[in-house]
Amino acid sequence: MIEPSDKVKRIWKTVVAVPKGKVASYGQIADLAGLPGRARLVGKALGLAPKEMAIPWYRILRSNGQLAFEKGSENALRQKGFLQDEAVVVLNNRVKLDQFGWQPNLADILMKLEF
DNA sequence: GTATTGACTTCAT
DNA sequence: AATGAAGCCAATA
Repeated sequence: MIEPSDKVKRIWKTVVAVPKGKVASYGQIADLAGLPGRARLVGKALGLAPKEMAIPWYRILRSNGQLAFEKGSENALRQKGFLQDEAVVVLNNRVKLDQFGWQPNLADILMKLEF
């Protein structure tokens, strides 16, 4: 049976755990997913994620707060729209991590990731 | 088996 | 701030 690797599934689960109105970086997701150093794999996993799965891929961005896509690209605009729907301010293809960066606490992790 | 790629990150210019 | 190189490691070719 062909299915995504466990790592990819872990990534998805972690991404889903990102609260609405917040954003996280690829490296952060990888770290929380138990895959430190696999930031790039996170991006790949999100690309593989089917639309049917409610995966908020748009809440994931680069470590510096910039969208992972080039400004003006279709995906970047789409991501921007989704984020704005969640009250996240996106300016010049960037989000202020100081304001919207997700800082997971122990409770969040225990509740949504571990178990 | 090796080589290249990638929705990344960090350090150095 | 912008650009480049090196590091990183699973997935692809």
